[in-house]
Amino acid sequence: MKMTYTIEQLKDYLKKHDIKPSTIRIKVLEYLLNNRIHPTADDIYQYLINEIPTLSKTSIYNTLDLFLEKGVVSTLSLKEKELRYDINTYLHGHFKCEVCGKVYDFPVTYKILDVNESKEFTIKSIDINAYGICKKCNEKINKEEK
Amino acid sequence: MKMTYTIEQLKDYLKKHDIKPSTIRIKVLEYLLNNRIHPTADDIYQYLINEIPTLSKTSIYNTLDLFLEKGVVSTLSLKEKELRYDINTYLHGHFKCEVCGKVYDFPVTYKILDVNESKEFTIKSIDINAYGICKKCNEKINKEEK
DNA sequence: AATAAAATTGAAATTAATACAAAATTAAAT
DNA sequence: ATTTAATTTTGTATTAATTTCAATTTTATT
Repeated sequence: MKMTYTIEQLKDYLKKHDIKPSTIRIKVLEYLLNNRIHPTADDIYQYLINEIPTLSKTSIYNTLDLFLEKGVVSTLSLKEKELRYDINTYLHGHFKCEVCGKVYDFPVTYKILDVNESKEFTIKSIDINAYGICKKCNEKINKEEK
Repeated sequence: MKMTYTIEQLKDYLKKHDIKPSTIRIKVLEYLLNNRIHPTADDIYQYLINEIPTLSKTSIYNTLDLFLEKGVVSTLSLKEKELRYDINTYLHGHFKCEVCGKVYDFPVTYKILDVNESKEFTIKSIDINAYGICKKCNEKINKEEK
C-alpha cells in the first residue's frame, strides 16, 4: 500500500467533511484513499485488523455509514452479496469483469445526464455499471483456445 | 393483477427461450409479465404461495436462476439487500425513489453505449440506475411544508 | 478529578441466498 | 400400462453480510 497521506492531511479531509477524526476513521479513510479497488467492508476490516487488534466489524460499518452520510464515499451495488465503497464520488462508471471479479473505473460523459430532462424524478445520483470481460481475461482466454 | 396471458402463450414464451414449462415456471413467468414492479424473489414467493401451497423458496430461486441463464429476466442491484428481477431485458434505466422505495423505468438512448468505444472491456450488459425522489413524493413533501 | 458525550466493542439477531439430499413429479422405455 | 430414468420440487440446514443494541472504553467538558 502506497502511503501518500500524512495524519494531518487525513484529519483535515475528515474535518472538511464535518467528521470528527478518530483513529478508526483516519485508518479507514487512509485505506480507501490508498486502495482504490472499491473494497467491501470486510476487505477494509481484514486489512485494518492487523493495525488495530481490537477492531470490530461494527466499527467498520459505523464508519462507512458515517462516511456515506457525509458524502465521503459512495456505494456500489454490483449484483454481489456485499456492498462496495468508493472514495471517488465524482461521476464515473464501473465495469466488473465476470471472469476475474475485478472492478474497473471508466469515464462517463455528462451527456448521460440527459436522463435528467425528465420532470418525473429529482435525481440525486446515477450509477452506470457495466459487466463483461476485461482485456486481461480476454487475452488469457484467447491463448488457451490456441 | 391483470390477467393477460393464456397458459398456451406462457408455455410458448418459455419454449422459445429453451425452457421446459412446468407449473411453477409458468406461474413465475405469469407473475413477472403481469407485475412489472421489479419484484424480489420474496415478492414472487409471497404471491405464489397463495396459489401453490406447497411452494418452496428454493423453487423460486431455481426458477429465477434458470430464467436468468436463458435470458428471460435480468437482475437489478439497487443498493438493497435483495436482488430484483426484471422481465424487460430491453435497454432501459431504473430510477429508485428513496422516499417510497418504488422503482420506475426510464428510457435510455443508445448513445450511452459510447462507453463501449473502449478497447479495455468486452461489455455484455450495462445497468443505469438513478436514485432520488419521485414526482409523487416530491408533491407530498411540498404540501407538508406549506 | 468528576461528569457528560461520543465512539467502539462484542454478542446476538436478522435475513437473503445457497447447498444438497430426499421426495415428488414427469417423461421415456420396455 | 408398468417399470425405469430423468427432471423438478421441496425442506432442512448452512452460510455470510448486515443490523441491533447494550455495555464498555475513550474523548471532551465542566
